[in-house]
Amino acid sequence: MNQSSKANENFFEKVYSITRLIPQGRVTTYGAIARYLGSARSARMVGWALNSCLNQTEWVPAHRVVNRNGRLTGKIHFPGMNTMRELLESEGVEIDGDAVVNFEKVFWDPNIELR
DNA sequence: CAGTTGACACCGT
DNA sequence: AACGGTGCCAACT
Repeated sequence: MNQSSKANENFFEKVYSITRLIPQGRVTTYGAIARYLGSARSARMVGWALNSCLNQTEWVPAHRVVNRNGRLTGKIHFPGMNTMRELLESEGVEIDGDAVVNFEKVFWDPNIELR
């Protein structure tokens, strides 16, 4: 584990940095982050990073990251099933069921915003 | 060390 | 429209 701690720190660090840069009330997608990292199709890695983010001491707004449909696929990983929704609504993001309302409007693309 | 898994995305059928 | 297979790359077992 320590062998690759250096490498994963680098990759994870990027994902965490971007995720933490997401403004309140906005959301982004795994694909967008993956693309910003240089690998458009490695959205899985972003998911993995966020999965490990629960292991991080610092808070990462993982609830602001959704899949390309704007659907809260990762909500199941939160302590409560409504935790992710509550957090987003608390930030001003409207949620319909398990999907973000006006997803395109609240979508925050790092490739554009951080360009 | 090799195989399997994974909070996704995209294409083909 | 729904389903399955493939790509991607790192972590986990």
